[in-house]
Amino acid sequence: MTDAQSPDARTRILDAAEAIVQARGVAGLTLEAAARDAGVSKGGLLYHFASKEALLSAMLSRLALFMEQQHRAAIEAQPEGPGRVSRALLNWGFGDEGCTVTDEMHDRAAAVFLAAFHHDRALLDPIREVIARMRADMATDGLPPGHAGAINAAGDGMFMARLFRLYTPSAAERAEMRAALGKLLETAR
Amino acid sequence: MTDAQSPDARTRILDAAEAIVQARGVAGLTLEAAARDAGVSKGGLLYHFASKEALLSAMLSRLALFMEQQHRAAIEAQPEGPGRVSRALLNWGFGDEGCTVTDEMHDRAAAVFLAAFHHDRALLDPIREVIARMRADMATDGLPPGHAGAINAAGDGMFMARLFRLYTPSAAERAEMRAALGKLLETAR
DNA sequence: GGCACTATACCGACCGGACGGTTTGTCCTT
DNA sequence: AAGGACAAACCGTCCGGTCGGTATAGTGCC
Repeated sequence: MTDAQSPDARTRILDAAEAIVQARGVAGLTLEAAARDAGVSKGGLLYHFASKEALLSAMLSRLALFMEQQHRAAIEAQPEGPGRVSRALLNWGFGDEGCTVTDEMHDRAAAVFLAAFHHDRALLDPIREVIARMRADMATDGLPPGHAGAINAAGDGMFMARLFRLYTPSAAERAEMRAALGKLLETAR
Repeated sequence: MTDAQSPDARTRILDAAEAIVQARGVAGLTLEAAARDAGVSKGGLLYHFASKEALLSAMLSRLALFMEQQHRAAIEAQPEGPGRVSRALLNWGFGDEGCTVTDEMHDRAAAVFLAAFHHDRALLDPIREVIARMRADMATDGLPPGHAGAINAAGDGMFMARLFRLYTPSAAERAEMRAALGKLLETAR
């Protein structure tokens, strides 16, 4: 019978590594620390992930999958018609209504993201593919070109501001920005 | 008399460190490497910067100063009146006309930025102060609230996309985004 | 059922290299 | 001769990765 610490070791290691990277930053993520927090020895970790790079790569793949799911869900939450993707992006970036992505999830994602980039820029490739698909969606959104891109860029900017804690807009400010960008959606007529 | 390698050692070290961080990433920035590239021994480097943190801190201060100057210049390049700051931000983020910030400078800044953040999040404080001042400007721009913020966020998003090489919009796409955001400026009437 | 053998999952001591920082020495200028 | 501006050897630590070992669970065979 399997003991109480529920998920399989692989998942536990991935979770622990994410938590570490979020709490203590990239430099805090050592194989030993991740192994310990996952309730596994360093050897055990290296059995599942042959190298640190393999671990980071797996973390990234998981993140990419999650991002894509979120993106799809955000689109499907919007009514069909022109601007559907743009509206989803607006919610994604300035999210409140019907957007399930919490700040904590953003932070987690950001941390994984940074850790991977720090180790090897190429590790971001899975994310880049997801983004490429998202941008392909944007191109066929039915709004004048550039509208979806601008909204997307603004969302990215908010993400970066939080990632690096550059500034922390109040809820009111976020709503104002959202409203301003919302005007771009009406152009669809 | 000073020899041919012109600027003083401090500046040379700072320049070398920036170049390394840009070319080989955060992990490539070691004291030895920076010293070597600056034409100085490791001991020499540590004579000027007592620790790696001191080096990074100096790099960040220089960057913050530069950013602030660029920002001021971008504003002063715009005619007075409502939306002046927003127009400057639009140029800053999607720059072409009259904007002296090249991609190479962006990359350099981004690299320094990342390196500092990696070592210690608090090292970004000088930048955060500059940003706070920029945001104070934005608040008094005379446009409806949120407009400048949205434009600023979009510029940040472009910066991040380039920083992590998430995607590379064509010049045409950039122009489209710029045009879309430009519509927000007209609201000032 | 009992035995040999193998695969899976994991442990933990150890190694080697890298890197930040220290110390001591040395030259050149004033 | 004194001190500023370095140089160079050295130290201690930390960390990724290796490696030999172990416990457990099958699996084929008699």
